[in-house]
Amino acid sequence: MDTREDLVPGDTGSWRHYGATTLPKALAAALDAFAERGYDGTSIREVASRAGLSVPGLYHHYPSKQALLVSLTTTVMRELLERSRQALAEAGPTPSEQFDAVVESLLRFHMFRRNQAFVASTEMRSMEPASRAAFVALRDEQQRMLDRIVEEGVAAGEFSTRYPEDASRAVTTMCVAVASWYHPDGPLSPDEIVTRYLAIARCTVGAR
Amino acid sequence: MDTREDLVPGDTGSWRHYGATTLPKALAAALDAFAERGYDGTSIREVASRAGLSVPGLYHHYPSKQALLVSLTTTVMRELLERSRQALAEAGPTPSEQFDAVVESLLRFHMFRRNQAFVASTEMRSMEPASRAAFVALRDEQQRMLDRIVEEGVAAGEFSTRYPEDASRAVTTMCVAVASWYHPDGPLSPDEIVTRYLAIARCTVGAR
Amino acid sequence: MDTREDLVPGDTGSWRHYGATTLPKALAAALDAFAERGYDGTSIREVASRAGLSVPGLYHHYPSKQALLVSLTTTVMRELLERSRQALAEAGPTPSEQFDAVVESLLRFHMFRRNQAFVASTEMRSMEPASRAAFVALRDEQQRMLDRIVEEGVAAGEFSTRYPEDASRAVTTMCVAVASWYHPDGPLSPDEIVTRYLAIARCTVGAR
Amino acid sequence: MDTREDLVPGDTGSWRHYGATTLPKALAAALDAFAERGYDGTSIREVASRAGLSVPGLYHHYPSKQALLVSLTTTVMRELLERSRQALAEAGPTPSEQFDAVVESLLRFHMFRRNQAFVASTEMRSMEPASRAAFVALRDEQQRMLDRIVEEGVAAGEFSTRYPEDASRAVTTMCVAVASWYHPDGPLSPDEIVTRYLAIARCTVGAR
DNA sequence: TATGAATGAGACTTCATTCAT
DNA sequence: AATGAATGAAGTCTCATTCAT
Repeated sequence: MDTREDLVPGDTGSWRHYGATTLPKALAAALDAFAERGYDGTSIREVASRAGLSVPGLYHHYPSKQALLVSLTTTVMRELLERSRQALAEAGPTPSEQFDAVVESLLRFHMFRRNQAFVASTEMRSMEPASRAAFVALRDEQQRMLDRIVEEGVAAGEFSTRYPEDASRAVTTMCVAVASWYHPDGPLSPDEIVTRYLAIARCTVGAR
Repeated sequence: MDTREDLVPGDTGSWRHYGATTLPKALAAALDAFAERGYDGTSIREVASRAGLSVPGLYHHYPSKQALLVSLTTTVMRELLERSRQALAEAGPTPSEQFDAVVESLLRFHMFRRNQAFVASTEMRSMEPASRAAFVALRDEQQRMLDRIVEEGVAAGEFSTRYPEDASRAVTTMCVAVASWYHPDGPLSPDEIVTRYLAIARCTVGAR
Repeated sequence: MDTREDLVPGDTGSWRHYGATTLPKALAAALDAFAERGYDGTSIREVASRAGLSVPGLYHHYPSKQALLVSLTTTVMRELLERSRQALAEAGPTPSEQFDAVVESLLRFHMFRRNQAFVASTEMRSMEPASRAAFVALRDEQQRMLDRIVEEGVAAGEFSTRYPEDASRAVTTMCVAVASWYHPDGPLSPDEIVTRYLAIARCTVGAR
Repeated sequence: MDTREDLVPGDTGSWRHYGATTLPKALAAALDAFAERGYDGTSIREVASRAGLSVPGLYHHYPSKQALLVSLTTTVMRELLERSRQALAEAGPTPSEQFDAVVESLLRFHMFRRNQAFVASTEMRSMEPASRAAFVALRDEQQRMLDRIVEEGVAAGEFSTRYPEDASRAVTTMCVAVASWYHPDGPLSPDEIVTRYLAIARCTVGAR
């Protein structure tokens, strides 16, 4: 059920590293389908067929369509948070360094986990209340992590924005949006995208 | 088919003014439903019921569910473009002034037409190829309008961003995202949001 | 409501003459549609549209879809019977002469009223019981007219068939079937078809 | 897909033998319903109910209403052709013997497969183009088989008709029509009907 | 573990028909 | 005499889900 390589706490920089996702084939099939056609636009038969399973075969692994969505989306915010925390933990003490670390983490995640991230944010409304609440809570926590850094950066005179909370949200927004257009075969490498967006994000909060 | 008050070309500032939307009730019902539950998640019964019509009554006015979506989404980008063009036309000659005008236009539009804008961007994948292509073309044109301004701003030394195209997209992204959280009853007035996001957007491109 | 030129009793040979059908446009539209797609396969909208009427406009003239069918089919057998009777009345006294007259009448009718004849026989099952019964009664009467002639021909030694009733039905069948393939633009003229089928029909009952 | 007992090539006279049809119950239900009310007049619910299935249960076996029709009609002409070919193969060398064989085959088929034959010819217009074309091709082949025999019979001086092609079609027509009135509980046994119609058909082509 | 068969509910859409205007 | 608008019922088909095997 756990879909990612474990992040070893002591392993410096491991938050930057993304192996090939190793989702169980049923989840991988659901992910692709949901990303392409949306939750409501995807039938359980479509998922089963993409997974090379019969419909009851699929139900043997997951009790419902909703369970597939939940399985796909609950992990994803947890992983993002964990990676961001690790990035933060390894960053230097200044808000600028911390800002860079968390933004880079956001960016990489939305490139390497773009489908999961995209489906999770798109299909929030299709989640049952409990799962949605859990998801929202994690997402807010992630947002607050960046908010706090921006706030501290302003307090420390490192960032000059007059609207720290809005700027922080704007930064998150632009990082999240990467998931909706980034493609591994595109013209820009992940590293290049990180370079550019980091520069832009710093401007957004008025760094330096 | 035209759902908004006409923008009078000579009427200075009319791009800033948004009257109450006067969508036909069937379209209004579809819009609300699509915004809440998505295109695939909305049944034609739901739309009819919200519109106070029987199902065949709804079909009397619109020949298909897809037609409702198309009706809703084709107008919306056209209106945004028209307003942005008007804002640009009325703006002063400097890239900074033009940037402010177009960004403000984007912001206001995504607040006052938030549902239409939201549905259009969310349900692109549910549109039939022809409608989707038309929509994408208009959206790209809108994006290029801002791209050009940012580029000129950089050339003129008014903007300092090293990545004009990416910064321009980031600005659009943050403006568009307003549609997904803004609510008239929220704590911030549209004017206040314009003030804040304009400041942030200027920073993003490294204005002044 | 009466759809054919009147057959003047004293007008010799008028049973052979078919003017252009002068059905009211609604009936003409229904006839074409029923012939092409069948009664159940035709919608009232299709009929109205072919007739150049609005749907309520059509209902103003005919109270129901069934009424269109009834209007189309009740007249048709009546006309056939009338023409056959006239042909018979004008024929000479021998069974052979009478057989020829009635068969020719059947043939011409199924060429010049082919759509009506086709729809009437095809859509019997779509008629309400009363209309169907009336139609069947007339059809049986038409059949018995030929049966009697064949029987008399056999009694008179003019026909040699051992199965007069079956042969009579076979002759009717082949004449009726003409409606399903004859076309005015086809290679054979009505007169030529009459010549050929009359010869064949005579053989079928073993004439001479 | 094959719905009849196999015709064993070497089994003399097997073209005369018709066991009880063993259509899958869904097809049998569709056949009865189509025969009674026509394709367009039959709802899928009606078929399912006659078959003792729920509607989705029916769709589990056949993907569409059209598929039911196609399944019913494609086999039928193939079987007729096969039986006619076998009858022809077993017949003596003279056109008269061959004529008798093929006509008897036509007659028996339209008695023992009367519903299939009836539906196939009645619902040609309801078939999708591809299936219709296939059906027409087979039907034409069957017709040409008889045409050739009649032609040869005329050439050999065994038949005296002056219009071989038309007479051949007339014979086919009367045989096909048997399907629309024959009923196992009727007064005439199949053998008796064969006797009578064979005599009549011979007359029609002017045999001997 | 996997599957063919099944189903109640509901999807979109069209039907014949009516009625106020 | 004609029409725009409306509707209850029914059309074909697909949904997520279950169960015997």
